[in-house]
Amino acid sequence: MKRLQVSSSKGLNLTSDKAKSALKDEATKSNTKKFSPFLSLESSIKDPKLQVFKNDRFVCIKDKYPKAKAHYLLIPHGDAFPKLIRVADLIKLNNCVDILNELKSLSDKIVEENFPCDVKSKAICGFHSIQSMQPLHMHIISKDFESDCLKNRKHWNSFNTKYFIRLDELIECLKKERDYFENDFFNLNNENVLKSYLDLPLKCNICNIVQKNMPSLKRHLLTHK
DNA sequence: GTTCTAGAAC
DNA sequence: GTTCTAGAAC
Repeated sequence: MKRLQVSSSKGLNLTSDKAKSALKDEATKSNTKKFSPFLSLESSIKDPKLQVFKNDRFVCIKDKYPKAKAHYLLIPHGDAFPKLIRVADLIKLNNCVDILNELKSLSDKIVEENFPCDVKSKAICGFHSIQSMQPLHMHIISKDFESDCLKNRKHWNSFNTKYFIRLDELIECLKKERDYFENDFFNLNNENVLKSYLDLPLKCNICNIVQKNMPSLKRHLLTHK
């Protein structure tokens, strides 16, 4: 047995770069298993300075790095839900449309009670199609995108391309599609497509004119005030 | 998710 | 020389 193992590892050493890269891939996989690729929102959720609403099913917090004048996160929370990380986790639940409708009515309340008057009518709600942080959270953000925390192309495109899955569109889609994953309307199963949205040109969300870089986009946005 | 910074772009 | 981006580290 021992001799067999020795000879097999010797075999690997002698083989091509392919084998080495396969080994490397295995190492990467096991690291991914050990360390969650998602950062945690838990400390923000518990932070009383950030929390604006809580009941037994949902919690709402101010985004720690707001990308607009108003920016909140609404999070399914508590024993009523299994562990939700990705949008796909939510879609797989039998009662997902009910949950999304709950998010919708709660978000109206959050906007009414927390958004400054000048942006109350300019709220958009939705999910990033690839999460960086867990648990699953829905963004409630004002369309002005006037914020020092909005710094780069990925920030902008994560809210202003198909990378951002609008709550209303998701609800409509799920009502129509008997099995969402047959058609995968939002490309949730195609990470490469989703990531490519983040590199798109910087198109103004009001007039669609493309700006060459972030500083010029930010200056341009102010002209729509 | 953010911060930092090398080097590309201007 | 300055501005801006993008990738590594966290």
